[in-house]
Amino acid sequence: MKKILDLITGEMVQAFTEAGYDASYAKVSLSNRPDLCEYQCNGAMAAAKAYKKAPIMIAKDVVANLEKSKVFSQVAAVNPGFINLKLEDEFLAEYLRQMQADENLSVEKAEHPRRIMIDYGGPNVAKPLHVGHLRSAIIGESIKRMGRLLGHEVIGDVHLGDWGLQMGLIITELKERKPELVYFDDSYEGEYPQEAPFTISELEEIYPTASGKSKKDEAYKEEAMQATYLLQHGHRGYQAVLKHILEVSVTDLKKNYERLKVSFDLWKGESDAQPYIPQMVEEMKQKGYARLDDGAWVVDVKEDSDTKEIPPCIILKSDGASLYTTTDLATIIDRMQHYHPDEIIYVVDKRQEMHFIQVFRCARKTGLVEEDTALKFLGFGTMNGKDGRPFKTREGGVMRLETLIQDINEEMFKKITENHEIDPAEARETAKLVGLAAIKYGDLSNQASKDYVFDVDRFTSFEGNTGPYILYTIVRIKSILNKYQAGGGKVGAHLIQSPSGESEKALMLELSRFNSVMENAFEEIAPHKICSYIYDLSNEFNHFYHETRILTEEDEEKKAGWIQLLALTRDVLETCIDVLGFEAPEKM
RNA sequence: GAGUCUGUAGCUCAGUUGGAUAGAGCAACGGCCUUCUAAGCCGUGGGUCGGGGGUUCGAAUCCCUUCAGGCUCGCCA
Repeated sequence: MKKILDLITGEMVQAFTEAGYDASYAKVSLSNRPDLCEYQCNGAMAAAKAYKKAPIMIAKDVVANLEKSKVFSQVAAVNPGFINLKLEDEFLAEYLRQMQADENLSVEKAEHPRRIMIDYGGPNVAKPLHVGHLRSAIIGESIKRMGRLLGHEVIGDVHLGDWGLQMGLIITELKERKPELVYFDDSYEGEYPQEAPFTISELEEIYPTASGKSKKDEAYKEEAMQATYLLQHGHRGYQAVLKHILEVSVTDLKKNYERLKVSFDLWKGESDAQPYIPQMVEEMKQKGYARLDDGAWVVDVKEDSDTKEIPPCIILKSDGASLYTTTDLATIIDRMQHYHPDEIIYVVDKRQEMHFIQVFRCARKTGLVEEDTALKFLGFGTMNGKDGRPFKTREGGVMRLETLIQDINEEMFKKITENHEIDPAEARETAKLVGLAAIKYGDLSNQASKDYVFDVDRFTSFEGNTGPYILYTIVRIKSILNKYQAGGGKVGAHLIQSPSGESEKALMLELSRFNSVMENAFEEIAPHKICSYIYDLSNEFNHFYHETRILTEEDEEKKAGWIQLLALTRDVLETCIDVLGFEAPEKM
């Protein structure tokens, strides 16, 4: 379905052209003076110079051509040259009727669907998820859902950190604790056990222990490095251990991501990229992209237009080992070979921007990706505590995601049971839904690239620009619709009517923006725009709700029309929160 | 030191890509429930848009400069 703004602009283009002005000046935008108008066009002022004419004259010429328009109920030329517009009620109502009939609620599927891979998550195996993983998961998931709503093929990849010294450390520690395991018997040639020799909680304890030891004990560290080397060079027993680590870890990670309603299509990791490295490096050397510098192999990626030094991209360390840059490049090869995406979006901490600039440039320069494959970096800011410093537990440690979610759920449960008589079991379920909305909305309502303050009290509040407030609005609507149906009314059997009041029209205007908001939010990879939209929409609804007695309305046709309007509002809100990655309960 | 991002009400944040009188929420104060969920709605107060200069009909938005803070600056990821 066409965007309402495009329909309006189309009307305006005609008026400009008929008056002898270029169509490019006919751009219409949402009014920033709702007291004066609903939409506005500032083109007359921009055109003034080109036509050497007073802007107000141009505006008047244009307005004269709009008198008979069926789109506008009011058109006014105002000094110095604004064109103020109000929409015809019936035009707006008809737009919403079409929107309601549209299976995608007016959002158009992309004409040329793209295959988009999103790299988000990035957890390390053998380590619990902590709050540092929250943003990537939440933002990435939302972008994935947005893309799909718009008809793109989106593939989410968790990109596990499952390579490097950490694996060697775990193996070393495990060997020290249970040297009798067959994995450490070099003469063993049989099948390795199916069952992992550790649980997730053991694993989570083993890693930090090993890491701590390696910092104090040089010999221990040496052994871990040796283990890493052996693992990476085909040691059967160690590879079997790695497999166990992965299985145990991934099972646990899936469980935790599930709690966040975050899911990945691919559970690939850094280790999956390793097979591509030798040939990749060889080719870069042979084709002359890579050069030896201080013993390391590097690829120059600086460009003339750079305002700063972009250091060369190191692909092999001076000891011959690969590093994360190498892995990220090889991952691109893997992705291109298996999926050939049109676009890869990396949802990563913004502090890694330089690294990805290097990787992207290197990938392009060496031909790992073609010209038409877009590589995008979406860097997000730090999640801070109320003190403005990175979010920590009260003791100053890293907070596990599980703990954070539990705390929020507990807080929600308290609030729900305080305010209403409710079955505790039901309250638990509701608390989970509302808690998740609190966390996600709290995060997503901020611009991704900025640092933000994670304030539990504020996020879990039902007042103001919060997830719970949005859910509350939805629940209110559902409640009315349920009552209407319980009274024998049918939702969906009638049509939305022309608005009969100001708050009703304001709600309708807000609804009509839906497709354009969704499209724009995805274009700019900006979930916060959806948040701010549903907040506005919720406000408009609550305003309308407060002024209008719906169920007691005696004019049945009017009532039925309102019910449709409510149903549409609910559908739009629920579609939006689904894109943001949470859902509303039936009651709260 | 170089680069980069940020700076908007007491606090937390928006600001439709240069438009009219800079907006929300929280906090403060006042009003609205015998009627669809008051977890709501309405209103009041609160601003040198970090400072200074410029570009133009018009700047929180673009350019220059300056101040403050964060982050990044080759073999960790």
